[in-house]
Amino acid sequence: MQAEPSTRRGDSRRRITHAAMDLFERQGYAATTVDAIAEAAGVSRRTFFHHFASKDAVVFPDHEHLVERVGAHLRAQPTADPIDAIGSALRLVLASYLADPDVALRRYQLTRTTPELREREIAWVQRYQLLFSRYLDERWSDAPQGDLAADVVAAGASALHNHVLRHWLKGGGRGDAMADLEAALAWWRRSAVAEPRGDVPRRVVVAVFDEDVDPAQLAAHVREARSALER
Amino acid sequence: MQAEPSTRRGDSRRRITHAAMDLFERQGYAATTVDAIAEAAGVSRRTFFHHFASKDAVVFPDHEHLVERVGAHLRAQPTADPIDAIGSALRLVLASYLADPDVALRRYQLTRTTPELREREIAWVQRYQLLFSRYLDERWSDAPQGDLAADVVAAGASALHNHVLRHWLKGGGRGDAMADLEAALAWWRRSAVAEPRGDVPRRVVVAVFDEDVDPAQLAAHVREARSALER
DNA sequence: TGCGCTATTTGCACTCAGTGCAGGGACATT
DNA sequence: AATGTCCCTGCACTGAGTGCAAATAGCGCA
Repeated sequence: MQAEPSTRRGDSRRRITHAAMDLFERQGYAATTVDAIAEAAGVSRRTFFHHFASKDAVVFPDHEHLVERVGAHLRAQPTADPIDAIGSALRLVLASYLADPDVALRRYQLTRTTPELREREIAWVQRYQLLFSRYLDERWSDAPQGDLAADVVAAGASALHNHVLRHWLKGGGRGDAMADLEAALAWWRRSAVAEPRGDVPRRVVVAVFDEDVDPAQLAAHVREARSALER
Repeated sequence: MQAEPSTRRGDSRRRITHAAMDLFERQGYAATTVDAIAEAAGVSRRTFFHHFASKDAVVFPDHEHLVERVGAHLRAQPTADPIDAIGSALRLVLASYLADPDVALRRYQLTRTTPELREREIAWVQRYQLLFSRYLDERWSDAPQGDLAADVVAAGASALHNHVLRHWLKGGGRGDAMADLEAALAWWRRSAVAEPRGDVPRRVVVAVFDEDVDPAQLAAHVREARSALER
């Protein structure tokens, strides 16, 4: 029973994902059986399981690929500033969502209402987080508490990305998510980021000047001292 | 077929968890059927599903309870310093693991080797993180970027706890995990914590004193200024 | 001791996800 | 036309999870 003989070559996978999303949205995830998906896609039940390992895998068809891309992206930056590298990885992930807003939004509606899918998505998030954590751990391997910092910062990065993404999804895909990400990253760098600093506390700077110091000169000194502090 | 009539009242649940863990460890999770667990526990298959919603739920029998306790713990601290409140919540969670090292270690071995259980555990972690996030969001509701900070800090807190716990578990339950947690929290406060500060940058303090100021008095001034800065 | 009341337990029948195996058909290459 | 290679299919099977109705055990109470 195939409506369209068409190119029955290779597009099974796409047909399955489309049919599945349609049925999930119309009837709900739990109420949709794999048999129903297969029939709607004009494909045998067994073929479904050739393309997807499980019923819920059909909702996240390209996450595996994206995880690999992110991993490669990080591996390509062995010397960059670690936080910058993470930031650019987050841009990569967000961009891949923004590239297909429809899919992202439909998937969001689905995961939002189906606990089972929600869990699956969280598992994916964990995969990204693990990439970040391992990357940072390697970069900070000689810093005191570097392994702890790697975990904490990686988790923060994931949360930051998901916060921006969720905000965008809640807004129905309107708004500039990438700009929001930039703002969030800027905030993060300023106040939330934890490069492992061991036991060095926040510094209090005491500067002593002549009482009648030239204000411009004073400013120059402060500027210089600050740039020295930054490194 | 019951070996021991004993008190067949109410201890079914305990018997099931014990039998399940035994079988999981001996044969592996996937190779153990619910029927086998039920039989080993001297209980019908249907009874298993009366006590546990799914096969994997038997591995995390008391997480639901702990989540509730943590939630109540946070709700009881509506005015404390938010980071302190989170810290004490983490202590609560860790303590509950440390209270039964055997169970914790066996579960760790299991989740470490069974992806399915791993996913389930991650879902639980997410539950705690959500509690933290909601708590912080409420506490920082009027701060700029407070919602973002809540998510990022909550994720960091979770990661911090899991880092300490995992370290302890990897060490076979030896070592003082609670002391490690304190150390990690101390580090966190110093270098990783992000109370939402909006656009306020790191402060550089310029203090001016008479050239011949009494060092003790200078120190007193610095102390005073610092404590003013802290709030 | 016997009588209900309630909560736990059980049996049965059923749906559906997921797997292993063996084969069938389309397509390209030679 | 023969051949090899994918992709797809049918079939039979295991095992998780559910709904329903009945059985049973403990317990308070007369």
